Amino acid sequence: MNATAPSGHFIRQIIDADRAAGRHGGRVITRFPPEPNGYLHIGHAKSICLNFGMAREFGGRCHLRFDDTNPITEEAEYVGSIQRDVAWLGFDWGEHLYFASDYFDRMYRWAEELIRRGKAYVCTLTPEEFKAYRGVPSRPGKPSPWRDRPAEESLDLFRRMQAGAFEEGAYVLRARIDMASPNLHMRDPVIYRIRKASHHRTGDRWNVYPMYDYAHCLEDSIEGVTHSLCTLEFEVHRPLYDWLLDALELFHPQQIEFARLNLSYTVMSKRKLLELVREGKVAGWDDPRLPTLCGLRRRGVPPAAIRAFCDRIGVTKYESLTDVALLEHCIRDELNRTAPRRMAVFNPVRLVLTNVGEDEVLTCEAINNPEDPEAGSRTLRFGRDLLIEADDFLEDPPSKFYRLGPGRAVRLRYAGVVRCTGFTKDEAGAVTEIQAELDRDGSIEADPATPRIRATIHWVSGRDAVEVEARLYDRLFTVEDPAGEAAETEAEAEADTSADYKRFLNPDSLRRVTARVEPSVTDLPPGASVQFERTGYFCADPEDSRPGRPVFNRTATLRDTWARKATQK
RNA sequence: UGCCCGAUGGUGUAACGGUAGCACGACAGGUUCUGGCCCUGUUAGUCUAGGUUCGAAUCCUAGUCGGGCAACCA
Repeated sequence: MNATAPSGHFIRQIIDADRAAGRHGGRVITRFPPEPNGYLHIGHAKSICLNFGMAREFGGRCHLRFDDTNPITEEAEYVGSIQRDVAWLGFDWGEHLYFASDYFDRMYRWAEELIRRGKAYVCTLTPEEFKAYRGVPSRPGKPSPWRDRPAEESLDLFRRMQAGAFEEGAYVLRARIDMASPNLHMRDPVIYRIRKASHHRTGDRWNVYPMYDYAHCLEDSIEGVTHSLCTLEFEVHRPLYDWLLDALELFHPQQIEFARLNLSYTVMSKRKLLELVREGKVAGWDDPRLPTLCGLRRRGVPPAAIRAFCDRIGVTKYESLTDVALLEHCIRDELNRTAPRRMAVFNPVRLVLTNVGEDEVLTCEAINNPEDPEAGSRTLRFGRDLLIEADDFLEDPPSKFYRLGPGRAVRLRYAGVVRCTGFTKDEAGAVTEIQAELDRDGSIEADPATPRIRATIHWVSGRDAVEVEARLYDRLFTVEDPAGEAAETEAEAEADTSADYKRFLNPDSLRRVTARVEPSVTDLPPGASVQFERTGYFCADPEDSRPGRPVFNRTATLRDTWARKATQK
């Protein structure tokens, strides 16, 4: 191990090497360049963490830049939501908030310069002809008859395109590169097209708009971006990125591609997410079952958990499918440290402490978070009538079941030991009430006749418990790779055109239940996380909670080795 | 079909020509007033075939498999 030994993922290594070589004076400037035409999801979080992370790590900066070059799909509404999500994730772009549309004037002038240099021309081919001339990957394309149009003529046409003299589609501006290139993107790609739509920022000022390939490298260059990180599908665009910057002799950032994130049991494509929302398969973009950042936020996933997750998945050029269990682990890990504990009973059965008086009020101290001494404790009231989880009592328990059963003893969390003395059932055979004695002086626990106490169960006071709504969320799909599986089933080459992934929607992805909670739970503000002991992490829904009446979203269950064992056989 | 990219336990990743390691998961045990957390252990991997080398996950060649590219989207 020496100081120059490579370490970390390949992008960090590249940046390290660049700095060591003194490129850009050791400066690191990155950017996160979303198109404002949809909501951010956890796949974007990977990119955000990478870009902002590299900048922070190397003492540079990261820009937030809206890539708003297509007025017909982009809306101002998304600009706000994207900023909110990036900030929520914990990143700060400072003053460096940019819009591609702010560079339209410069881009336009560079386009004219390209024409003057004989490196671009206005083409009059129809879209159909354009396709035919471009050819297929295995065979070279044919030059457009307009390829050698004099610069003066192209210049004039281009200016009239912008002046609004032509209909959409009548003309395009193309870079003059190589119609025989095996890379289709180099076969005289379109760099400007006519669009008579109103832009969310520039209004009706422009009639021509730059294409991604033309615009993006210029945006990066203008901002002095040193490392332009993007996903793998842009790999074939890189030669064009480089060509344009060289043709205009501009500052030349380096484009580096990495694999996008795929997560099991969900879908990540903008199109599919939109479809689920539009068709009402979920309640909206912020449905807690969605991998959108607003969905995860509403579900109660802490931003720190997402950052930890993004740290652990790594950065490579290999297209993988990350197990959602890793995300869940990061969520539990964070919430275990930070979420206060409370008790809630979801499927109640009455527990009567026969040796406690009708009006007697007992109290006990409950620790708010065993992982965080600072969190302190609270006082719990209880009496003769309690509610416990129906699952915690078995009429005829197997030996490995440590909870309550006839004659058995368990510990009530913080309240003491109880021994079951009897139970009653209804006509249907369901247990309706359990009788037990509270070990008020330690004699029951000391009694050699009492079976060893191995379990602690949670409870709420029958008299004090408050009913709240809880939403139990589970994975949205029943299969690991709904998109892939659907495509395979349909024998579809075009996975993205398949609607069949909806076949794998989990019908039980949301269950609404009523929970009985200890009174202090109603004080939790919207958005607050809590662990209901032995059950899971929940979050007071930011939208539907009312003062004193929180609604809880289940963020994640607790690991439950008993449940796993029980279902195993 | 042409070009480009990739391939390490079930999953995600590390190694940069010199002992294949970490995390998640699964399994077993310990601990515990949460069958949580924590701790210990087990499981299991270099796509194939050649080549270079004292030595290859790593370099080379070929193949296999997977992905990308043929919007006036980004």
